[in-house]
Amino acid sequence: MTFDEFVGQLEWSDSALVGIDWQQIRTLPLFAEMPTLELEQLLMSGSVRQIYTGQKVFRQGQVAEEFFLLIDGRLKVTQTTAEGRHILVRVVHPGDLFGFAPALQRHDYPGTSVAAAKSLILCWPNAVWTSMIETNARLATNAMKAIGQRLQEAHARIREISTENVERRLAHAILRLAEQAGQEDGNGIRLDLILTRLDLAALTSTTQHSVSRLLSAWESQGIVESGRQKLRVLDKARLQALADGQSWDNSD
Amino acid sequence: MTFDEFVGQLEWSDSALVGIDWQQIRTLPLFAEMPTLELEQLLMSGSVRQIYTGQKVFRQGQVAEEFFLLIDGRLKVTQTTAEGRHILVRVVHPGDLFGFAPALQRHDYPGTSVAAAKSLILCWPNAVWTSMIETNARLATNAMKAIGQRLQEAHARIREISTENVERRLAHAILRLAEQAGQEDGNGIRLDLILTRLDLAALTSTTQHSVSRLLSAWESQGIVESGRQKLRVLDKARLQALADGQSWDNSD
DNA sequence: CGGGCGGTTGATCCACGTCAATTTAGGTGG
DNA sequence: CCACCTAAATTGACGTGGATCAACCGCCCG
Repeated sequence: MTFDEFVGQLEWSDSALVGIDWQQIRTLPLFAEMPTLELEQLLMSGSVRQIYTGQKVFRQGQVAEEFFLLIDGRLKVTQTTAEGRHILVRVVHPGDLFGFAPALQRHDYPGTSVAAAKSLILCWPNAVWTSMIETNARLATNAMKAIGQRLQEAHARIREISTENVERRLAHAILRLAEQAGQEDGNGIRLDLILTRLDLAALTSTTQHSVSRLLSAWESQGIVESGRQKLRVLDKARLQALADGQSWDNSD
Repeated sequence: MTFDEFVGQLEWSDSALVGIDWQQIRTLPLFAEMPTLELEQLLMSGSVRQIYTGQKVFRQGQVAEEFFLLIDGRLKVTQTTAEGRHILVRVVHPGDLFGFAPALQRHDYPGTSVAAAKSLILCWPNAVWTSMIETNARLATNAMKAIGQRLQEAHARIREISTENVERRLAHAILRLAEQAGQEDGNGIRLDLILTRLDLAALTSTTQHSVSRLLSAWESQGIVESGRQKLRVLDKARLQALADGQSWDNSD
């Protein structure tokens, strides 16, 4: 069976797969410069799964038997400490690998992943990781770049938590989300994922209360528009100024 | 020229190289399961450099033309923010790769690396990275594991900064250093590297003042012994208890 | 022996976390 | 379609951990 036959077959055999843009997947940075044949075999060897908002893909501590690629939608990866405090490790965007414990030499998942929007994922058994890395140098370097990218993001976050106050951190976090998961629609940028105040707090190392207070203040200044589990950036420039540390007064 | 001839030659041509345990380098996790011939070629293609305490290997922002392997000694990697605040990104231990900007798709070094002990490093031009990764699958996976390891450490740090108070964080940091760079010598564990209060502060996201106060308090309780740029753990169990959050009173 | 960096220690202050009470928005089932 | 229920969000009052400011000490090195 060729890849195209495979795709053709999928489309009528499983409604969840209708609308998957396989061409776009093939152009992901992760798969850059990978021989078409190998890539198609790889994609065919994975299975597609649909995840509804709020549904979990894997849980913290669970034995890791698969790794994943987010095709469409949005996921949150969270961790809970022994004392019961939460942190939001990262937001997963389309095209991102996630839950790749084997690369980290772990046998369990270090966090829990929950869909923050209706999502479509591709899953492979762990064994595929090893073989695919070893048989395909391109993919190995691409995967390494992806992890390297995340390492840099983690360092950036450490830098922010260590040196910036809550307002700046929150502004930074929201700007980043707007960049990565924002949908421009005439009236500002809508964040295309479900995020509670608690999530934002867990992302910026603060409390839901501080987040709430700041968002309220910003809303009254017309910088953002925030409702229950939703958020819209109205004045990106002002937000950027806050992120840069210019906590100006409202006399323009 | 064979590897052994190469090593033999080095030993009389450069006094800095005397005493390098090449056998030990060959058994590094990074080089695990790598064909001997390729590994020897790789080692031969790098150059050895000796770094004195306080000396810098590279500076933040400098164009990255080489990547490095720490053979012996200890390095600190620091970052300075635009506002002039410092963070200590990590401590480099023997066997660690560092300054590998190419893997992160950067053309400059994101931080500055300074020797915190007399150190010996191996350097390669960046081009070697690409070729060595692509021709040697083993090395690629090993390197990825190493980076994955660091990603997990970064996440652990984020978790600590976000959820633990200064005392616990500092206890954790010192315990980790004792584990990685500690030298047991009859009377506690001596940390084999130069670390100022400011360094410890930059490592735990606090101020030199808080670090100083805590160390003073701990010293009076016989948990540590701290002097100018040096540190010794006397009571690891107590320190561990502090790290675990048991802030007991001194009635034993 | 003097200058400077690293360290200590006290006094003060405030950004934020904590605690507590209330409101609001969805979702759900009758 | 409304009434109810629960989770999310808001808002105020309060307390405090730890940052900041300031003064001083003392070990090293030149």
